[in-house]
Amino acid sequence: MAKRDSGTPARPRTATLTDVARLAGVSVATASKALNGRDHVHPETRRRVFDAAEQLSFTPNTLARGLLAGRTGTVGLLTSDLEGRFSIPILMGAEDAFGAGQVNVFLCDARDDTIRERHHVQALLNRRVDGLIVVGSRTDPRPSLGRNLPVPVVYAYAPSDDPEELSIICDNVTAGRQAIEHLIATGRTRIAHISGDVAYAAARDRAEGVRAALADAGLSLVGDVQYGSWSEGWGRAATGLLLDRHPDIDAIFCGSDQVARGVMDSVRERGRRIPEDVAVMGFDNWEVLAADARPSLTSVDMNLEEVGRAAARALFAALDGSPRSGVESLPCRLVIRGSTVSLS
Amino acid sequence: MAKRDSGTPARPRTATLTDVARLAGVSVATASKALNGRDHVHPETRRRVFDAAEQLSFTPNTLARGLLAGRTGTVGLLTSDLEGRFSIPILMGAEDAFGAGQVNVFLCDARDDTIRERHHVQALLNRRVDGLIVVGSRTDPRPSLGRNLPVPVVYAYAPSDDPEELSIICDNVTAGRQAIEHLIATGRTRIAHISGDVAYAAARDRAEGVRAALADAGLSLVGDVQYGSWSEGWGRAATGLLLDRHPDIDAIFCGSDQVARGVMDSVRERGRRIPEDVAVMGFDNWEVLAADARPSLTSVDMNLEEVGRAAARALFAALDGSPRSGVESLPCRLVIRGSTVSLS
DNA sequence: AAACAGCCCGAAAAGGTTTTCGGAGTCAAC
DNA sequence: GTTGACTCCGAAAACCTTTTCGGGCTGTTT
Repeated sequence: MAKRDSGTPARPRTATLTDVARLAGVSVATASKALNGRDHVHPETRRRVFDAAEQLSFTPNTLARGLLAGRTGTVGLLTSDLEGRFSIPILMGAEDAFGAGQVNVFLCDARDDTIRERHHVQALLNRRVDGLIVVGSRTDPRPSLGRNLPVPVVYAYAPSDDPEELSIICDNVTAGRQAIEHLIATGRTRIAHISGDVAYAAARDRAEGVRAALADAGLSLVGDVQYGSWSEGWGRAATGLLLDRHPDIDAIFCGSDQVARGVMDSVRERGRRIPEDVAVMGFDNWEVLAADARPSLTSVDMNLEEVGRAAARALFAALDGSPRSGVESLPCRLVIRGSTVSLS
Repeated sequence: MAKRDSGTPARPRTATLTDVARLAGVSVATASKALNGRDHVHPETRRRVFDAAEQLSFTPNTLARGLLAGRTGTVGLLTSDLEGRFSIPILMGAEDAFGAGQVNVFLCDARDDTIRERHHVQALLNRRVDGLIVVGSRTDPRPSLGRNLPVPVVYAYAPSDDPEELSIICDNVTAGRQAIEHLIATGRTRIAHISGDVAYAAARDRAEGVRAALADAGLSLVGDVQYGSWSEGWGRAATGLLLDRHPDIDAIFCGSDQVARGVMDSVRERGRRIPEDVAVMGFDNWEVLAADARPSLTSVDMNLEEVGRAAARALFAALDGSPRSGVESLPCRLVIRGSTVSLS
């Protein structure tokens, strides 16, 4: 692969304000004022400056501007687990909310490693980010970055363990309640709950909502909460055990869509129809799994994009001098498909 | 939620080099030289400066440094489709390769919108990024950003339509070949191919490799390539048609793991055993789908993280004055599981 | 004619760092 | 005592933009 003899095309040096000023025949001060719409610039002069800027395709150096203003218009987005599918929508929501303004986002993945995280935080602070959003991989509280940072911080999805800081999370307890209320509304009374790893706060929180909703309706869970892993295989296994012991089950609420897919397979193999005999509900509303299931899977959507947007807005508010604190939880949303109600 | 009466804790002003110099009793010039390991600084002086820096927990302002050096140590990562699952691993690989150095990554999602993309590119250039990585959502060539940008650009996953630019992509043709060679190696001869949307270059490229490998082995495809959509539903539907017409099929290579899941369901429902009667192969090696299938699904992994890393390295090379050009394709990798060979 | 108001524009400083260049100081040699 | 070599340090410029402040100019009023 020889070097191209045409050579590297000379990269155009980007024009500076000085160049514009020279071309327009004014001082840099005037050029700056003209371009930024400041007062006391003659319309004719302003036009000349704009023409010059256009001609040189000038755009201001954000670094220099940030150095002077003390604000850079950048924020750091610190994730602990990028490949996990929860971070992404949050990240999209945040990027979206910022992108609408003039803010750009530094992305850092700490890989759930504290050392790496500290390293990244330091790097971000050196770059003088205006604020930080910390996205967790689980809903369990996570260690705070510390309260003495020079910029505001918002925690998303996973709350900080310091209650004086601001955290935006999903309301998993109410989500469990919503799911059960939906099942009850469709006439189910013998309801079981197959969840994931009990070590996850998300699993325990949802179970709490489940029990509360059942109690309110004068019902109780069929069997205990089946904790296991967040996998299809667990869903299949747990369903077998559960249906053997409680053949009269008419609804199963699952801790994730993966679990639900396993549950559906197992239910169908035992000759029960979904949703006529047994209703099945998932959690996460993971489109590829839920939409293409047979029948399509009713699920709970955590509105993660909204969590990201809310975190971004909260950071804006803090930057504007109205910091909030405490844990703010956002509601989840039911997505009803064919696995709980016959769609005809 | 009343404002806390403790008030916002005064954010510590970050120390500057001037502060360090003053505390150490030297000039800023000396302080800079001492901290950066330059020559001609007395060891004792250097120690004093380091002590002062430590005491003030000084870290240099990267903005100021970048303004001066002309290099900011930042790159822009432009994705067109963040929620699609292909961008993420690439992004992780790139972030990883950069993170090892001192480079930070600006993330921008253009949402497959040209206007938005131009906007983001401009914003990134204003921030004086040192380079750009453009990650596509499909393997089809995409419009170039233009060759007259002031910084080097590397395209990843989706190549640029300008062959003079550098693109790092996956070798989908060879991937199709690899898949078929594996099936043949396990003794299959009646092989079908159920793929996704024919509008995707990925689907057509893989089919090309499939045909080439079969031809080399003196075989030919059973039925035509079944193009459809990248969904489970299509996998189920296509399998039905195919098995009706060609009952002697002993292997099905699928265009994606989703399609493969549908295919597996359908094959099993027709009473055929996997892999004894029919081998099934997927594509993408999407863990959640492949690892938890019954049996676990043999698939092709596009090594997307490696694509990201390679793109990052290529950008480094370009920054160091050794730009490359043309399309460089990286090999895919077979991940063999239970759907093609009995694991006992 | 002098003073004054009002409008534009330019010089300069600021922001934090790095680098260049010259100067101050020490010591040895002639 | 003067020169020279050498070591260490500081002043200043550079990067690019924004903002403040003062000055020049025109036209009007006393």
